[in-house]
Amino acid sequence: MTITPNYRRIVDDIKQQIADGRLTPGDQLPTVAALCKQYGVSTTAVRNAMLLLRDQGIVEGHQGKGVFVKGA
Amino acid sequence: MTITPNYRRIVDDIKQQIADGRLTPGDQLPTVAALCKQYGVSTTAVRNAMLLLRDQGIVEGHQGKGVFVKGA
DNA sequence: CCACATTTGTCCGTATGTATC
DNA sequence: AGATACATACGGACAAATGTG
Repeated sequence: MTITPNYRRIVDDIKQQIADGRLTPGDQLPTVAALCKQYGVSTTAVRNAMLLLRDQGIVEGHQGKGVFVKGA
Repeated sequence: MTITPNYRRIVDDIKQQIADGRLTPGDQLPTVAALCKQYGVSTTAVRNAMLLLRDQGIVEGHQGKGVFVKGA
């Protein structure tokens, strides 16, 4: 069971980008469609990742605008 | 944001059942299919609820067995 | 104010893999 | 070998909010 699901890989990757400073509070993430292509996965995987990241208070999504890194 | 999505209603409801003592650590939750009928929603809503509850460490899912309330 | 495109949020159905019984 | 049940994944649909013209 050492396999890592796609949605968790995305979650971890975005968390890492924030930890590395490649993403800072207020930054906008790529659109869902862009992330699908970037990671080569379906909308569901990206959606699940966003669901967890939002639930953990790491990002904030706004309809019609995008997903943004939540400020501290 | 006065509306509450189905998956969050399920999350809150199960949390409430735990808080009320109607569900105690080790208890098995109804199957996904049963929860779908119980709440009148699709598998996706139930599965999203399980995704969040697992991520929050409230429940534990085991393939072939079921979903169980995690011990404190 | 209205129409339109963009983007996220939610939801539905289904298929496949894997673990348990 | 088969049934049960969760985990992951794919695809598509509609609503709501935003921005632009």
